[in-house]
Amino acid sequence: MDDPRAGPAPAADTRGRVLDVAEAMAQTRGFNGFSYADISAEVGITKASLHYHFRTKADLGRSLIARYRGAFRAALDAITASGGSALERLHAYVLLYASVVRDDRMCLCGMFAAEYRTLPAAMQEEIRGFFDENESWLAEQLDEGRRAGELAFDGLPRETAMILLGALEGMMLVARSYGDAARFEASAKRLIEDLRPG
Amino acid sequence: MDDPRAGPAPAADTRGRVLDVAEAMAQTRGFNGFSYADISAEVGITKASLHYHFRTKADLGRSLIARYRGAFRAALDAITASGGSALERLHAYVLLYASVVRDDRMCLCGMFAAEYRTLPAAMQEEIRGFFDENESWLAEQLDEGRRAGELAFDGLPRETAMILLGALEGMMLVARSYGDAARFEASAKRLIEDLRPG
DNA sequence: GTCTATAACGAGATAGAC
DNA sequence: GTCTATCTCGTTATAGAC
Repeated sequence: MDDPRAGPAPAADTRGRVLDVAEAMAQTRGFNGFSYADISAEVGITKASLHYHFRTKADLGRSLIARYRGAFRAALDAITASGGSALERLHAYVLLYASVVRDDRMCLCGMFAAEYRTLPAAMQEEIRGFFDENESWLAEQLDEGRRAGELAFDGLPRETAMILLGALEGMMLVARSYGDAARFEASAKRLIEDLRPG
Repeated sequence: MDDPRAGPAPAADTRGRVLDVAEAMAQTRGFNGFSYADISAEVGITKASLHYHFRTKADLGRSLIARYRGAFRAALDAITASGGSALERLHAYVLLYASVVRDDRMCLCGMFAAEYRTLPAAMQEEIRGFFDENESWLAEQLDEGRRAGELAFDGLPRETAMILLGALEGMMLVARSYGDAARFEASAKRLIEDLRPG
């Protein structure tokens, strides 16, 4: 039985458990907001052992984004394959974000985007890649939906995709300050519904 | 001749210069992304002297937000007093954000919202206050605009205000990863134009 | 693969002279 | 107000034993 959420199942191996713990901390406190000591305490191995699995913190950071992108890609593929309408697919996309907010987290790459200037180049590249992929996927759904007469919006699909991605990231960011997941869900739902024709 | 931008004029006194430098660093690298040593190097006084002006970094953080809120409030008042239409006022509001992105910065409070969980309670309160104020102002403009038949949207003004604020913060966040101010400006302009009836 | 021990550095903060 | 000097602690990272 597969876990229905977007994220990976809790890992049994040490490396995986480290990534799980680091990911939670990164999404909550940012990349500069946690240390090897923090992970060490939670996972139950020493700081030195962590360096065996991830030689530097930058390595850990890259692995974090790579895994996150992979999980997100899988989730997008699952939505695309589900056979729903474009509107339904967009709502499913929003649910991905909603589950993150409900977990009291921020999107990993949205969080890293704030710290962008302090991060190693390799991480910066991965972050842009995440945004690119999301925009492309969104643009595709928007394009199909408009052709089918199911959605209405002006201009290029990519332009509206950029607005949607930015809006979802920002609404997460602000909602988290209020610890209010319902606030995010209501706003996000309306954001998508506003794409209906008429 | 007043500076036409939203921010304060470059300060002549030491305390003001420290705030200027710290603000730029906070908006670029985040509150956890700069140190007293960084400010010291740029302002040209020692770390110890900085502690004379701001006893702790948390103090500096609170002063930073307080000043930012004050400047923003003044900018909003200026827009409200300018006598433009609701649509024009919303476009003027977007220009406030655009000038920040052009400076290669993130909204101070948007940045702090990402680091929210790592910040002292006094700063957290100020951040929520900033968002509240912005939403209230936006809701007011939206309400007036709709009553005048100049704007069209469903539901309560406050709901759309929340979406607008979140969208602008998030679009800044993402655009900054691309170092692309034009991208932000185009998306933000469309966001407002989509509020036109029809 | 995990440990102990430690290096090397930067952080925020304070004491006290000028 | 600003300085020098110093403290204490937390940070990433390494060496080498088990």
